[in-house]
Amino acid sequence: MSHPRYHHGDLRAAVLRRAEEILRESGAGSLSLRQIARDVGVSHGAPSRHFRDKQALLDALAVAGFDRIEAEFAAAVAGETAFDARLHALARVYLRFATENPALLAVMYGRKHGADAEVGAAVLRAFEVPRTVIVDGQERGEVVPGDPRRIGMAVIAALQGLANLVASGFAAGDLLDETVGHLTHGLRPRP
Amino acid sequence: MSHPRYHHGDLRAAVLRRAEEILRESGAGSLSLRQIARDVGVSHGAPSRHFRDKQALLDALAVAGFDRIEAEFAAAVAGETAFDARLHALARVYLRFATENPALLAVMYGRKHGADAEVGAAVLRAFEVPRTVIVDGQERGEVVPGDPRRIGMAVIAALQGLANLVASGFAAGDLLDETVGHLTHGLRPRP
DNA sequence: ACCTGAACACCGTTCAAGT
DNA sequence: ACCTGAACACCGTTCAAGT
Repeated sequence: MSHPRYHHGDLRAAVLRRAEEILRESGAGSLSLRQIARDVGVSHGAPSRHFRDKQALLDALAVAGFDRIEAEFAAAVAGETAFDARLHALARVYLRFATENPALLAVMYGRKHGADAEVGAAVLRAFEVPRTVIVDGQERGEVVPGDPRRIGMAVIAALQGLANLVASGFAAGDLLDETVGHLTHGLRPRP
Repeated sequence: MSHPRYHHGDLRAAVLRRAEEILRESGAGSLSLRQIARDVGVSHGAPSRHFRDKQALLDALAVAGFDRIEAEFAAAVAGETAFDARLHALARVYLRFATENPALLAVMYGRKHGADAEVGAAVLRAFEVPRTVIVDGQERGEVVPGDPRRIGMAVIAALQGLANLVASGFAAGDLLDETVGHLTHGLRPRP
């Protein structure tokens, strides 16, 4: 709790860092601008120089979250070439992120798309990775034909839903393989 | 805004009703016990007789939400017999609910499972419908074999994810058919 | 440019007191 | 049993004033 002063210009970064900590440790309900200011050793009005209001802070947290997912997606995909392996890698990354940052995930999806341009752009960057995985898979003949962006949305939806259920505790993480399997092979029996 | 008095025992129901309205019209950020009390024409301390604290109100809203989903699930399934038709019906119902009540959905999945026994029970009741749909589908040879509860979770995950993306505006509702199709037939090309 | 500190209008929660 | 109203410790936001 012994924080140094922040009179040297990195208050914005310090606020974001502390906000993420609070989100991870205590949830969105405990996120207060005044508490963050206190923790960071600054007056309660100071953060408003860097974040117009609380929503602007939440938006910045969402952007950081999507950017982190994009980076982890990219790293996970780089290690594999086969579509199935890549899909599994994406799923693992997303599920881990959701499990470790359930409150941040809620912040990321809690805002209506288009409300903030920076968030929208970060979402598109993150979703671009699954899209290219689909495209590559189609070129290898391992994925059905169709608009890769739309197929990518179906993939994201399945991952997002699984992550949500696991983060809420309604499902266990060991459902990952099964869900990915059902998505890859379908629910209908092969003739 | 001219509300009658609520000295006759239905304050609990009146608070719940008004809370759902606010959730639908203004989102979770505008949900305040004091505002509800004002709208309902009662002193700000009165709701605490029926809801220990704000979380208890959110839990009650979640229970009501899951119960409504269960009823709509049951009605949707009753009209169809083939697995594909039933799956589509479930998806339509869930997506409509999510689109019309995005803030309520966030409340319903915002709480850790097991934190409130009544919410947990309501979740199980709602998820029971997809489970029986899977069981029936397996008996008809229209669904791959496997633990119906686990397959049901994969289905719920896909619906939940799609609903989430649509509610946030990241995807459009016309992805429904495609997502259900990918789940039914799989992403891998049929040989 | 960046931060402080007072001010304002809100919260949730508690609790004695009323009916 | 059910509700009122004051009290307390918090919020987010704004804004003159300081450095």
